Amino acid sequence: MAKTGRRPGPTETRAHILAAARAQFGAHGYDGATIRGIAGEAGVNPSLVHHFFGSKDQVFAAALDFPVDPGALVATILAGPRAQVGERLLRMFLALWGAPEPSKAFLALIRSVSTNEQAADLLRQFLERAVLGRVTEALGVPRLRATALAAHLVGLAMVRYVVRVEPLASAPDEELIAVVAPVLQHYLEG
Amino acid sequence: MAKTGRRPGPTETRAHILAAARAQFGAHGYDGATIRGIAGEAGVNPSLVHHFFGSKDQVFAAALDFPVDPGALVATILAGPRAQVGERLLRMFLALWGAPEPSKAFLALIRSVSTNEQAADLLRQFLERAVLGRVTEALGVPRLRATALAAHLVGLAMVRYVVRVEPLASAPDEELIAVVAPVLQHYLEG
DNA sequence: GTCTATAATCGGATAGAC
DNA sequence: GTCTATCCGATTATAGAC
Repeated sequence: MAKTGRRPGPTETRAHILAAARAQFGAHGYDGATIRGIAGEAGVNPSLVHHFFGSKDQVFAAALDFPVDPGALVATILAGPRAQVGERLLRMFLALWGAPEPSKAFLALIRSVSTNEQAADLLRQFLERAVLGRVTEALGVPRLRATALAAHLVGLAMVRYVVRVEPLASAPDEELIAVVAPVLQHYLEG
Repeated sequence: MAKTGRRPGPTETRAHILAAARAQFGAHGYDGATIRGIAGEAGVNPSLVHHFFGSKDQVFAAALDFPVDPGALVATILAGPRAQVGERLLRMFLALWGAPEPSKAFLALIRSVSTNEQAADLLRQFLERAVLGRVTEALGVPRLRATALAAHLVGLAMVRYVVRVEPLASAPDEELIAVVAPVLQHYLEG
């Protein structure tokens, strides 16, 4: 029984590169990460990265195309008593940052936002459309309050996951929820 | 009347370079800013930057040694009715970001935090000692709540001054205070 | 004190053999 | 599909003339 036809193919390699890219962009940001570094972590030749994605920009875009459906998230957040929307929103946020794949993409995004215009646009759009637009529309929250709420979440990400300031960095989810959820709820009740 | 002796000297040049450094680090972050760019903006030769400061790291450190006395800030925040500490804290924050020199230093810091360990340490220390330490000590606020409050301020800086998401980016100070100050106050009242 | 010139690296991207 | 070799631009940093 001889094997014929094409062998397993490159599908695997591409995925390796993508995973390595997420890790590198997450660790060093857009500017800090290098094609060589990504290739090194993936165990392949730097040229292959170009071969599969074309340019550094495109690798970045592919790495950020996170495995998350904003629509589903919002649906989950909105499903349930209105008095606990803040808590569900925060739980969702913490769950995303706790999951391996999305957290790497988010980390890459937030690490790159400061110096990369492309990343800043992405975050702006993500906040505007995926989160603020829908939630404010559904709940009738004034735009400014919603943006302030988003700012708090961004700050939480920065302090807890990027700069890692204690005790916020190692606080258990539940403790954090007890402290922060009421504040988010307050913003939603304008 | 012939001019004799040494001319005005380098004092001025050094200050020019420092101002240019603050602007460049603020605009592009640590990694994005270049010695050449700083020298260009200051109207001097790149070598001079090395001459005065030694290395890029040291220029960065000098640029971040902001013209602000944390002790005085805290004193101002604590002076007055306890029920308005949140508001005074926020006013101070907005005033600092509104002033030209400190705002450039802060921008440089926050733009560099994501990718530069030195900057991350600096922010951590600044939050810990200059702000959290003193305020929590003086008011008896639990550490976790204080850190959450700091996170909110960091997020505000990111969204309002770095990524510039509307309507938060262009909202007048007073509107912002009306929305956000009560939240800060809530954190302070455990 | 200020400049020119240049050394030493490093990173992204491409060409082309296998 | 995967590799080697290489080009090209940009950057930090230094040596040394004036």
